[in-house]
Amino acid sequence: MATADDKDVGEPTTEPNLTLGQYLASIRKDRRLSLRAVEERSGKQVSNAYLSQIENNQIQQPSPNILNALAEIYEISLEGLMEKAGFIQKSGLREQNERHGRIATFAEHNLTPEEEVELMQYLEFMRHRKRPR
Amino acid sequence: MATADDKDVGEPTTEPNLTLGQYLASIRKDRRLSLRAVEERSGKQVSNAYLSQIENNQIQQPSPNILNALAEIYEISLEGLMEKAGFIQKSGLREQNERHGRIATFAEHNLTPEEEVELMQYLEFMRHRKRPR
DNA sequence: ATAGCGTGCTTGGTATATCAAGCAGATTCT
DNA sequence: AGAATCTGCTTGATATACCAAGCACGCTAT
Repeated sequence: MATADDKDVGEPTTEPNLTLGQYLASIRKDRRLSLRAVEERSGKQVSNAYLSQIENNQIQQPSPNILNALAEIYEISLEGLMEKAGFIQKSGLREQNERHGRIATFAEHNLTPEEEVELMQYLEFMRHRKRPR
Repeated sequence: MATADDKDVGEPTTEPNLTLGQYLASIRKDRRLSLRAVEERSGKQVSNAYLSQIENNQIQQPSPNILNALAEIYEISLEGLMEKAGFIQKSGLREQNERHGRIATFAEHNLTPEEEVELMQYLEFMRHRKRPR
């Protein structure tokens, strides 16, 4: 069914593919970490309650401290998070895209935001189904 | 003394032992701007009242938004301010690395080849199903 | 079944960033 | 002399980041 979105922040930044919350949630699931596991790893710097709020877009701008902790735990770039959090408004620059994991990203597929979200959900479903070790 | 010789006031890397507030105040005075002038130039993004508090160290961590505004007005580096404000400048990637994360960064999701194939198929299915125009 | 644990989530409360409005002193008019 | 306009500063009020504690729903496994 076409469930568009049940909770939309409606924050008119530009055209973000994923919201900060969606992005963070998707990565946490990819890393197979629970909210409390992240809280743990952050040394209590990020509470599970707060992380939940962030992922559900109930927090507009988590502080760089928080973002930094998450970036380290997930091993992703802080700059990207800052950008998604709306801190730095960068001028449009070309993307170089030098991926390390050389698996073909979906970058060439020109995903619409909706498609991206849907794919993400499907990935989650997929992995849940398969009962990884 | 009329004019303290105009040395090179243009933002060294890191002045030794100035607090964020002292540092900001010294630079503002160097630029000969009043609190309200800064407020003005920032487009009201930074109120004179708030700037005063910052300069008197009554604010512990002004948000990056504020710091960014000030950095632009004073023409100093944002990173330096962030550092002085106590935001961690982790030993990460060097600066100057341009942004990536344009489209759905599935690159961060550690897809196995099988997962990638399956996702790809699902994407195709998705688009086949909807196919807008 | 029921006890236990792990999951995400909600919520009341606290701390703090941020500003509008005002205040007193110093200049500079007129 | 005031009047007008600066200056930096204080403060009460509001918004919101952030968390401790708890809740409800799964799961296994007795």
